[in-house]
Amino acid sequence: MTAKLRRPAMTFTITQLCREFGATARALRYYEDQGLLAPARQGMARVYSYRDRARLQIILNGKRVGLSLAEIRDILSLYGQGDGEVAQNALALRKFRERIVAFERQRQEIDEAIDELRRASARMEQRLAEQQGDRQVA
Amino acid sequence: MTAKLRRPAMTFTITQLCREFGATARALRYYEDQGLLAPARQGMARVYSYRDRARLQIILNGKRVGLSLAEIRDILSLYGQGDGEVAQNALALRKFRERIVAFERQRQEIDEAIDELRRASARMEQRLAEQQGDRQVA
DNA sequence: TAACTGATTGACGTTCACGTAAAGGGAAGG
DNA sequence: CCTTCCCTTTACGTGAACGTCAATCAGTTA
Repeated sequence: MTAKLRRPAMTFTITQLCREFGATARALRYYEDQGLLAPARQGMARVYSYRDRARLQIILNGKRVGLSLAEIRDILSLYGQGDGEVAQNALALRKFRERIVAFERQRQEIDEAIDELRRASARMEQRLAEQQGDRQVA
Repeated sequence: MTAKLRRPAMTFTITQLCREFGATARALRYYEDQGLLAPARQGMARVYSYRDRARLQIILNGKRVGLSLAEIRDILSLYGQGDGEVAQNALALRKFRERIVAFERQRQEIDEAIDELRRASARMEQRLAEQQGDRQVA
């Protein structure tokens, strides 16, 4: 019966979360505008629960690995809705794999660009050497 | 004395260059706005020389390896100004090397993100397996 | 009561490389 | 003369994720 006190029913203000996660208030409000967060209100002020805090954690993790806010929203929309956990995990897994594929392609492109830059640099050095030679001769 | 005819003094219209390089007219005009090109005019119409064509080639190559239009403009501003060739090549070499460093860092970040996604995916699979197990049991 | 602190909303600004109308000029051909 | 075609300019729109005011409100402190 006292199980509801197992966790302190603590809440967070926007600046607390910002400091904790190194984000800005503008960002959190933007996530809310985009439907990724929906904190309670006390009058006008936002009141973030542990649940909101967990969602924010997911958002920031998602961003770090290159997910767009829209993708993160899709995942979060399944967060903690009865048996939605399975669906959420499955969706997250799909998104992760898509991201891996996209990243690998991007990496491939970068590698090609680097190769090309290396070749171009080598040519440049060659020409510079020749041009310097011309100067000496001239 | 006929040396000036060594190359046919041919010129190009904007759509010719677009077709040849697979660009759009809007893009070429934008490069001009940004000071990367300055074709001659015949009345209102732009007339591109071989020189302009060569510049365009440099622009597109630069873009392909990740240079910004501003950086390309810097390089082009030294293009064929008396002994500017040396300076141009030296500048291009610097830009190339900067780009290589930036790309390598970007590649590093991508690798880290991929690693993290792989670990997260593994955890997800694990949990999904457990959740499926729960279902069987229940 | 006034100032200060922390929060809110709304709305425009930013970056980059163009895309996309809208409205028109000018020459060639029928 | 009219159409067709190529070309022009001006100017606003796009996308992502916020930054940056500006004006306002609510509660606490001096």
